Amino acid sequence: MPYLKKDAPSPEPIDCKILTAALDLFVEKGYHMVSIHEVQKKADVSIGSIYRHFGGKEGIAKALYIHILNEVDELIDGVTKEFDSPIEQLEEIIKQLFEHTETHQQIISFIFHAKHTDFIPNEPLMCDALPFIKIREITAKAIENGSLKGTDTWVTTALIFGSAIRLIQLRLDGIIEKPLVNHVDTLMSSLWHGLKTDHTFSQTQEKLNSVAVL
Amino acid sequence: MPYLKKDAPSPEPIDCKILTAALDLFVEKGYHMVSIHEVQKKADVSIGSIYRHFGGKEGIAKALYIHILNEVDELIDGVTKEFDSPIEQLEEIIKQLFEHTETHQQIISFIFHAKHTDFIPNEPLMCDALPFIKIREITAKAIENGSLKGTDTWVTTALIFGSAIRLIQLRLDGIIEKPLVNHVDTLMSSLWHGLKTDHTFSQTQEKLNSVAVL
DNA sequence: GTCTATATCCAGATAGAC
DNA sequence: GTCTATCTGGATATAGAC
Repeated sequence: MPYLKKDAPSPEPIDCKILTAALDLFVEKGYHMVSIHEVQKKADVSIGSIYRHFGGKEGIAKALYIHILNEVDELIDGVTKEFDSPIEQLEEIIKQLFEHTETHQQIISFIFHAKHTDFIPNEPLMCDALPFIKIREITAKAIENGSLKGTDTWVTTALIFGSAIRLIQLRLDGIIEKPLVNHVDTLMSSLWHGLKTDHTFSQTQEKLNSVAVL
Repeated sequence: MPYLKKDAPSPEPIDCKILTAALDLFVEKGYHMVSIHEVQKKADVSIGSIYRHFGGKEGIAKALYIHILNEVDELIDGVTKEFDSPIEQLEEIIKQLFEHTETHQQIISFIFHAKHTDFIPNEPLMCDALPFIKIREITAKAIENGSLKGTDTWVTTALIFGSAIRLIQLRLDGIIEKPLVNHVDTLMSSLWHGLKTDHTFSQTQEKLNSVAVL
């Protein structure tokens, strides 16, 4: 998940400058507290350019939103290619999100700490966007193949990612002081303890050579 | 948790009218998309009155915020009086929040589905408000008396309420179709399965006459 | 395509009568 | 304490030169 394609050959660096500036400002002050002039100033371009490229403030937000969802999508795809079992995939996704919370704060903040419907109406809810559909499909597979309990994919996914996202938010707010990597084991152990089927769970436990639970 | 004190003898019904109208509009359109004139119109009072009582739009939001936090605080107090063990208290708080998601949608939405820092800056984060401090104190007690695993109160509380809040949000968005009461058992069972100490957990299981887990 | 200068609009806030 | 009429600032958006 490169940071706004800065690693890419960037055929159109102007868009990137504007999007980067906007992301910074939106995250810092909130979309509605940022004027288009501020973006213009920070990106060091003219108002005219912004309107030419994005058609206005909402256009910037929309482009940013789509762009960042693409980055997340790439993250998901990377993980699913690297790991085979749905459980491992879910775990790795959370781990990588935790890492990105440290290294790509702005992006994570924009995704998990903003209320998009407040400034991009008429856009489908974020949980209906491609990467999040893919996440639920992974959960569904885990339920199907009998490694996770549960019947409702939405609910099970909410149980897993609700905790993770809340931790991310607390970390972004500076309330959790250490990087979330320090808490990933606690999180995953309680999650799997509560959600894995007994069969799968005891398998994992054996693998870990841990003492039996009961 | 009476709905904006409508049950109370209401010595000053005007404030209530304004706050109720504002709550409706803020939840529906988002704070920044609501003009003070809309509130004025919906509450059927004059601009002057609003400025007299609240000093402006942000004043309304602040008053609403404080008012609603008070309601939540009363909910917490009610629960702690009714139940003795921290575990039961946490469970009951979640149950009541789920019920309120159906019966007091606006209030729950305002608390759990808005980004307050976007419109009430300089206010301490919501998780530092009294009712949420109390919730963490309950968690802390549960850890102390050995019924919950975990060392960090923030993290354990995030694990518990992260999932619950995510479910609430999905319900408010209409994505989860049935009232959350239908999912409360699933939630609590995975949570406690993952977070209760083995000792406490097996005790509960015995009480429930359920078959042994392993 | 990029820029500056300008137009338009409307939200937030105030003044002052009643 | 409540109201209406009014002011003002600033944000979005446009026009038109380069």
